[in-house]
Amino acid sequence: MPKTLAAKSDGSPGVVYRGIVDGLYRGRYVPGQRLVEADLTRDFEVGRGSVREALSRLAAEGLVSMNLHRSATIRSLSRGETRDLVALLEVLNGFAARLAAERVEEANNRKVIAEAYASLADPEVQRDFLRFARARNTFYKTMVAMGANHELARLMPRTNVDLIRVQFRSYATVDDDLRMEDYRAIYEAISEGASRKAETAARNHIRRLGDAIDKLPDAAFNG
Amino acid sequence: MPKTLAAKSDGSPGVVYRGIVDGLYRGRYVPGQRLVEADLTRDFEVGRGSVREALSRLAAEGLVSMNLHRSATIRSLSRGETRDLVALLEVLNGFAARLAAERVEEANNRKVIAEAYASLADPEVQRDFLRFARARNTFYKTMVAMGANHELARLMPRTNVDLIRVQFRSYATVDDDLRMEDYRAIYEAISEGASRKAETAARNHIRRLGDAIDKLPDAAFNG
DNA sequence: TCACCTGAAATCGTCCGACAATCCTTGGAA
DNA sequence: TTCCAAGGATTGTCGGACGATTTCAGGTGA
Repeated sequence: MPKTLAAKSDGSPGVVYRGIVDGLYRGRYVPGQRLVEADLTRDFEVGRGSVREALSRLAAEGLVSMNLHRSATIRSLSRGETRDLVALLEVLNGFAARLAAERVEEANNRKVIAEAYASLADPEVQRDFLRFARARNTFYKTMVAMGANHELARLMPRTNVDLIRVQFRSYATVDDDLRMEDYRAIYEAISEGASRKAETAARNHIRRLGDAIDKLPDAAFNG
Repeated sequence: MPKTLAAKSDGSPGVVYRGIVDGLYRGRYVPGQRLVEADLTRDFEVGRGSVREALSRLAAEGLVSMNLHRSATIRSLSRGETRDLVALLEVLNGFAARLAAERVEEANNRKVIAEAYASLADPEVQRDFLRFARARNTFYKTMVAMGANHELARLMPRTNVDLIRVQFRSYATVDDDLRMEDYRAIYEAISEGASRKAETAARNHIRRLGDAIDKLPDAAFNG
């Protein structure tokens, strides 16, 4: 990498990008927090240009909002935005689950999704927020990858799933058992190759999540 | 703006961004073409940083692809990518049409969509590729805006609709009359507030578009 | 002639420093 | 207390610089 050694794979902007997303999950950054370019430059030891690029990438994905001439801030969802997002995710996840089910026979898809589900269902994993978040990400990512729709795969990270997960993490949004039940239904439908069933299972899960979020107090939202 | 006057509204990167998208529609840039940063810096008379930011924004939306240490190029869709994209658009547009129909009674939505459709249906407009493209964009944008789902509105521009429209413009993808028939069906369903009907109409339209594209010769694609 | 190697050109990734534009806070004046 | 102006903080943009990487044209040897 330029400037006498730097990042591992993605370059300096990637370091900042991943650092911020990771910091979000770890609670170092919280919704609403300001992200001053100069501070990030110091913290990550990269040029301001790289910080800037990382921020605009994050802004493109909706994770931070950049207001003209004002610091970027970690975005925090209002009730309405959350509802919108959940409605959209219902459609997209349903689509992804359907595609995955249609292609479960190809390659070693069945095995891969089984593994992803297994780690998600591991009680050991479920006890640790961070590990569980990772496992869930892997599960969804696997599902999308199985569908083999590159445009969907390109678009999915540009939704604000991460924000939902972080913003409401302190609330027990959905009863754990019920949630695992949902995942099981999705997984089994995919594994059976039942595309229609997989789609409804995925949609139901998201809808249930939305219902739970609707019941949260105003304090969980911004505006 | 900094540096003694510059752009109108969005700043220098915005100028480059819009310049390239516009150039795409005008045929100045064609799929596969290389976009050298130094050239753009000269053409648009902005700093390389701004060019860079515009390019990465375009890359995030999938309009250009940035290869490491090689010039960015206008992306051109392969057959598979096009199929993926169409399948995704079918879902998203169906969703958008459904939302729009559900909210046709609010504010002056009915009037707005009627106007957008009127300009789309104007034979005068249909004769000019550029004007028609603009009218169609307005129609879709209006539909999405009516739906009032901000997350969908945020995500839609990040699909590659523009690429499809540009890449296959020289082919009469769908018979004009048939195409207008589709738009009419979508518009009427929305206007009636028939959400289910609007969704299927929109999905059918996109599916028909996909079928037509499937029949195009390999020369229309890349790879 | 052709495969292979080498070196220069082209281009990108990144950093740095600078300065205007704008926002925000603070302190004083009415 | 309310209003306003000065100054600090922060962003938006530019230009220059240099290493890293890819690409391509020649040159060399079989």
